[in-house]
Amino acid sequence: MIGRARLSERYFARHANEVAVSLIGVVLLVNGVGGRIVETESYDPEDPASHSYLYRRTARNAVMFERPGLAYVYRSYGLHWCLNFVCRGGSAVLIRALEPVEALAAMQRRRATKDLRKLCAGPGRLCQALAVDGSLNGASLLAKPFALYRRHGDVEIVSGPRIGISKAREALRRFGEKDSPFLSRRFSPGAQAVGRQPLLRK
DNA sequence: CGATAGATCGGCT
DNA sequence: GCCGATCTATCGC
Repeated sequence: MIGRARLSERYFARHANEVAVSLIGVVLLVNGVGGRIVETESYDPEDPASHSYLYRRTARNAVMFERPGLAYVYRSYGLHWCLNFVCRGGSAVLIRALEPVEALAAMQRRRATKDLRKLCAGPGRLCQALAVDGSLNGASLLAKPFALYRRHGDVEIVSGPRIGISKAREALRRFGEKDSPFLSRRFSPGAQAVGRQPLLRK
């Protein structure tokens, strides 16, 4: 089925910008259900769009300041759940879309659609498909019910502005697999190839 | 304490 | 394109 090499604790002990890029192509499973990560976004304490902006701690974001390798799950717009991977120094990666790979039937049932393109295309949708909710907030990504497998093979990665935010719109901190049909939204035709420019744009 | 905005989504116009 | 669902944090009175 899938490449067997698991991610290590050290993997997450880097800044979210770096982790967000390297996660593209990684397989994420929750209780054996999931697929390849094709879209991510990065956030950190110096970023006005981040829940951890200025290191301000609340009941909701406390997990962001605990340690790398934890799941930060929060409720969005009162209805949907969003899954983040906590990285170094209060930074985190929002998991925005998966290419469905494992246990398709379970995801189709939970999402009430058979359309593979709509199963995990968006942070709220993928949480519904993988049954991620607030009970997993603070859980380790290196233990059950999570499983993360390194990517195998090449992936062409592009970057662009993040989706659905009003602050720091110009930062190119959304990353994805170029032309994947499983993205929450396509990248613009001229999207910047990752690796040809500095990642950090404040 | 009330109002409002927000890392969203699905249904409708 | 707009709207409503309705949780969390913040800001204003």
